Amino acid sequence: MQVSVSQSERDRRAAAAEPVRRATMRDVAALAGVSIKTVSRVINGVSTVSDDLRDRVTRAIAQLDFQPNLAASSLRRTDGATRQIALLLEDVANPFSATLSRAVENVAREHGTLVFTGSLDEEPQRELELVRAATLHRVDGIIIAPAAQDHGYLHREIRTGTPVVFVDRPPRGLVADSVLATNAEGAREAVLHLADHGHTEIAFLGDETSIATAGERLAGYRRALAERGLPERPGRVAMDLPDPETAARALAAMLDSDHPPQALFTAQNLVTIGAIQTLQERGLHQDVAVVGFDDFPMADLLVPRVSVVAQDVMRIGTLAVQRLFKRIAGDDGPCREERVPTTLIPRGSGEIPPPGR
Amino acid sequence: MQVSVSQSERDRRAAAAEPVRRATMRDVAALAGVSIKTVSRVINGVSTVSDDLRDRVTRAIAQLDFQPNLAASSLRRTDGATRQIALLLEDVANPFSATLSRAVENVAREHGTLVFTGSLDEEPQRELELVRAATLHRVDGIIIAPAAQDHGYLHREIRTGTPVVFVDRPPRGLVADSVLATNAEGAREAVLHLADHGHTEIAFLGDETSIATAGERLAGYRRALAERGLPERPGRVAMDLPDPETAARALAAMLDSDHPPQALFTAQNLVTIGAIQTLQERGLHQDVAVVGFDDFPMADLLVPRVSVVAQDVMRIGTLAVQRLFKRIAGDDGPCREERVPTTLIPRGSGEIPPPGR
DNA sequence: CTGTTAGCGCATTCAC
DNA sequence: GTGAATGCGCTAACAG
Repeated sequence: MQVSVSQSERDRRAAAAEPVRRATMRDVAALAGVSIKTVSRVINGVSTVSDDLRDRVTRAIAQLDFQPNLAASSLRRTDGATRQIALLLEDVANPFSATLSRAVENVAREHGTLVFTGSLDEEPQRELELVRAATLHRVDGIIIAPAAQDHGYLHREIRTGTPVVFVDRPPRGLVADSVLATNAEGAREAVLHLADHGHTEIAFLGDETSIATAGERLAGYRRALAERGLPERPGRVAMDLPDPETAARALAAMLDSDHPPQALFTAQNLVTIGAIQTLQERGLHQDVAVVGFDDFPMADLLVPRVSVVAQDVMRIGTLAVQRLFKRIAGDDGPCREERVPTTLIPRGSGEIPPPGR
Repeated sequence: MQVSVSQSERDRRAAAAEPVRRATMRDVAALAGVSIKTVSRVINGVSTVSDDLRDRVTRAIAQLDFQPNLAASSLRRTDGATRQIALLLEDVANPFSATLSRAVENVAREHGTLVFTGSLDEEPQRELELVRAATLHRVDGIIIAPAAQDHGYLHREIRTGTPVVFVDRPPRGLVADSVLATNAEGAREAVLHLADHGHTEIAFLGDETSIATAGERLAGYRRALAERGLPERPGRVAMDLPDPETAARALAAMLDSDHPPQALFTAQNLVTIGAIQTLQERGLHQDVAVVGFDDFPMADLLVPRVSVVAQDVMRIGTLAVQRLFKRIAGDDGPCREERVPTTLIPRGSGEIPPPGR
């Protein structure tokens, strides 16, 4: 008790004490008895400094605990690099975004660069705000999984020297680098997989129509049906399911219809989860086949284990940052769209046969 | 094809074009025919500007698409605020960290502040590097879920005006604000819950001993055993399980021992998952009771549904940022440790009775 | 090899 | 109300 109080008291005083002024290059120069420019040389690792001076400067830096002000440095520097990039995602809390974030951080770290992350929540307005905030901070580049429908406004940022790379979703109204999953191919593979297990009544459950990836996955679904000569029945496609609850209800409605599906392709993570909820509630989880797009933790602990078309999220993120850093380094080659292939992972739910087989 | 090529070509030229110089206040002042200071006043919303001049400046800003350089601004500004904070977490890709990140972002947004995120991976060295990077960028404050054992080195940062708030784990060798879960109480409640369902053979599976939260949870486990007059049998406590695989193996070893446990308290997310894997593999998931610390997505889709002691992660994050912004605003009151209560969520796995009841 | 001068983009005195 | 001069912390271009 005594100890605790005294610690608090000590701390209060420490906090109350006027913040100690940070040492500047001038302070270091004065202490080392050299010019400020020599300090700058030592810090930036310029070799043309005598061992003696370098030594004095190094000691002064240590003694004053001098930490160069990066913002001031980049203000003066010719390239103007701030060593910070922005990463704008759907929602940093969802696993897909969080994994992308980690991939970007890993590469940024090698470049001595910090990463700003921000969530767009599918709100175009939020995208504009965050891009603006990023440019006010003069980030060296932006990676974005966009929410907006038109990205023409980014042309200006790119022209003023802030490269932009798109992840997960392609740019619209703008030519820019992008790294995307093979959405149509992955969806096609999933649906063919279900068809090859004998299913003819395969439903599609997907998220917001406005999202480009959702459209690509729907196209893949349709192509697979066509390839197998299966008709697309009315009411078999449910779109605009933003969360598990909506998805669960949409599936419930389908199951209550005259021709309930025997198999599901769920085109997005949360949709998959919602669908599984409904199947479990109705005791149908061993009867209705499911393949989901995008893997998720726990998928192989559920009963049945959930078959998915997995995206290589780390690879998508890594390719995107690498591309961004190439642009930052001055690469002005033509813009590229890179596609990262998906992988079908059969675990059980996708291999459930149709009734009567 | 033709179109695609021509688009690429157009873009290549756009990118190759020398980056357009960004407009500065001087440009705006010249175009508006006022002094640079008047522009500054308009931008900072100082009221003592005539309507006429304000109008001319506003138009010039729009015409030139002027975006003030925040870094330059904060360099000169008295308070030196950069409107960026750092958030250092265990791993931005794990759900706990990702949720914290989102909570911090939400509040930071209200303060017009951007958030740097970084992953420490339980490496003290990485913590030092990231804190240093943050101070080089002169962030306004730091929120940290620390990996290091001693945080005395942060005293210097705090004294030079960079407030630090700890989340999830308390500071050591330093007095600082912190926001933590009620780890011991939560663990105690979980173990009492198992005991009250008739269990006497309750095992503890936890992560790295070096992590303070792990110790608190172990203490809660022991207190609960003591309260119910249950002995702590040797071999019933497994610590230092950093990932699901290690946890799975540790549980397997316990189950193979002479006196296998009837119930498990798994003190961390990944440990819970590993334990469930082993139980499923052995077909024991309906026989061995499990309560996990920290909720996870899918917990209520597993069979049996997983009972947990849930942390209010959003609340922990929100309290931490709010505290940080108070410090940034100049609050120099004594440091506080806030504890956020946990909630026991019975879902099934924790209510499995012991054999023979 | 080293130091001096200038100025990045902006906010702060303090005049007018 | 408005503007001129000064400098935040640092690097660039020169000179020596």
